Amino acid sequence: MTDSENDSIQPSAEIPELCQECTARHRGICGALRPDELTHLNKISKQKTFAEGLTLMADQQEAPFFANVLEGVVKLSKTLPDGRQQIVGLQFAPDFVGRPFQSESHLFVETASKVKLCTIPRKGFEQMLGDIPSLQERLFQQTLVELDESRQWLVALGRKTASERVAGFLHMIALHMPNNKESPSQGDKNTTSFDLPLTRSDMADFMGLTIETVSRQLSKLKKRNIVSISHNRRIVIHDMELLEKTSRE
Amino acid sequence: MTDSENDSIQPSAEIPELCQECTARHRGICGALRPDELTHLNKISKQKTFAEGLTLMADQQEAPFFANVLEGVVKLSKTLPDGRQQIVGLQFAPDFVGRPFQSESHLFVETASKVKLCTIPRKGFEQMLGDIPSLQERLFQQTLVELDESRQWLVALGRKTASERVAGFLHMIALHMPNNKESPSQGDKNTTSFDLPLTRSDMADFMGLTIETVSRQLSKLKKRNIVSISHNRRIVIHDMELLEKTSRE
DNA sequence: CATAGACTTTGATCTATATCAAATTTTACT
DNA sequence: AGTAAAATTTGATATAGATCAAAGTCTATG
Repeated sequence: MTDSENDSIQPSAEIPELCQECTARHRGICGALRPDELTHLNKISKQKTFAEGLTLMADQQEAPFFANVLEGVVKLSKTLPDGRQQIVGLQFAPDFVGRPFQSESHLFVETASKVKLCTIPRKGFEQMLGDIPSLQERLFQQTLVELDESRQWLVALGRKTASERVAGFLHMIALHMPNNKESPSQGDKNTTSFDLPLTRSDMADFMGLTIETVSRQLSKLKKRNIVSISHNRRIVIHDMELLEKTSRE
Repeated sequence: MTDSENDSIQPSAEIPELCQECTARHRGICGALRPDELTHLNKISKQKTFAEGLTLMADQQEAPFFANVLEGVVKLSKTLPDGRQQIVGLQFAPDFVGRPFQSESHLFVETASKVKLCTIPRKGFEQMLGDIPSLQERLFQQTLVELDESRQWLVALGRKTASERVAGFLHMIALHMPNNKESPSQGDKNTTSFDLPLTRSDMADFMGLTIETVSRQLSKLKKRNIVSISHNRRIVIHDMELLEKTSRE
């Protein structure tokens, strides 16, 4: 075998065209499928693009589809009767959206940014889930990771200060966004830049803070020269290590 | 079929004796097993009792076993470098303890009270998980419920007041503890009583508060005649509805 | 059953973050 | 480009819950 260095070098005629370059192809649930299974999934699924600020599934409503996130950020949130809101999860490519074994969503699923999804009709997917153990195992594993992440964030909300939460949030986003790592030559220190996919209001709802507190903490990070921000959304992190350290205490 | 009214009326000679009356037999993962599979699980598993305050699995350590909780409460917690602690989950019978597909635990698993477990060696269980799709599906479903619960608690930590958290905590515990529902005749209003399985310190670590704040909130609930407390641990809830309402806002 | 040590409650104060209120920047629309 | 609306930042003040400090309870042990 001489192809071990790169398995994407061979064009797989068996694999649907759309899937060839897909974010979910290897790291997402599709990575658990054989070519014929992938072909079937591809037949019943459909790529769709959604604008920012749309509701994909509403609390207490029948969720119409499952999906893979291909681009952008999806937010999962809960609302209290008096209007207080908490974002309980953020999903990036190639995460899976939707809850198997339960048709009613108990949260709001909304687009935090412009989002591209590969949507899969409920029925067809549940069928596949029952037929293909490796698919179920993959989804199970992704759910375990989501549980880990949720618990990690529980620590932030229960025990971390605003400063730690904001630093941790930026660090987490930096790891998930299309990677603009600057070349180490031009200043090293682990510089990274990206566009924030969330408004200050969403950030506050994720971190259990107010927008004013989020803003003040961002200003502090700017003063400490850890980040630069332009046009509200454009972030340059000058020192990922320091940022990460700030998120730890 | 005339046995639909009660399926526990027939003594199943095929089912291990220990499992006959087990809490995990139907609602826990064992409910997903055929008699022969249950017999096998029974052969490799072992009931053990643990005192309060013991560490079952430590952060970064290889977890030696999986287990079903049969009695008592297990707490899952995370600790920050400076000692701040957050309990990220509580497990009651018949919950499953342990994380498949990952040998190192990334949290502390400790007994919050005296606990009885049905422990299952790592290797043997992973084998079964691979062989029995219905077992994996059951565990997947339980994981989804844990994720729902974790997200629910995220809302409490991010957006609820101390008063709401404490009321919600008591309500949740009431639903999980061996049920001493008082007869409606003797005063109605949904009276319930139970022994708190956690110290004030654990309660604080679960709710993201200090012990003083927990104590003050309990005192307020006493003054409002919603609960009575004796000997620190013995709780009588006089009005479950009001308690639940207090937890919502 | 008396006493020490561990919990828990209560009180006094402090502080991080919320709230209320402008000012400023950014975006979008004519 | 010029302006209105929206989003964000900054400032002043209020407050829920933390922290520090006793004073009570409870439990366990001799």
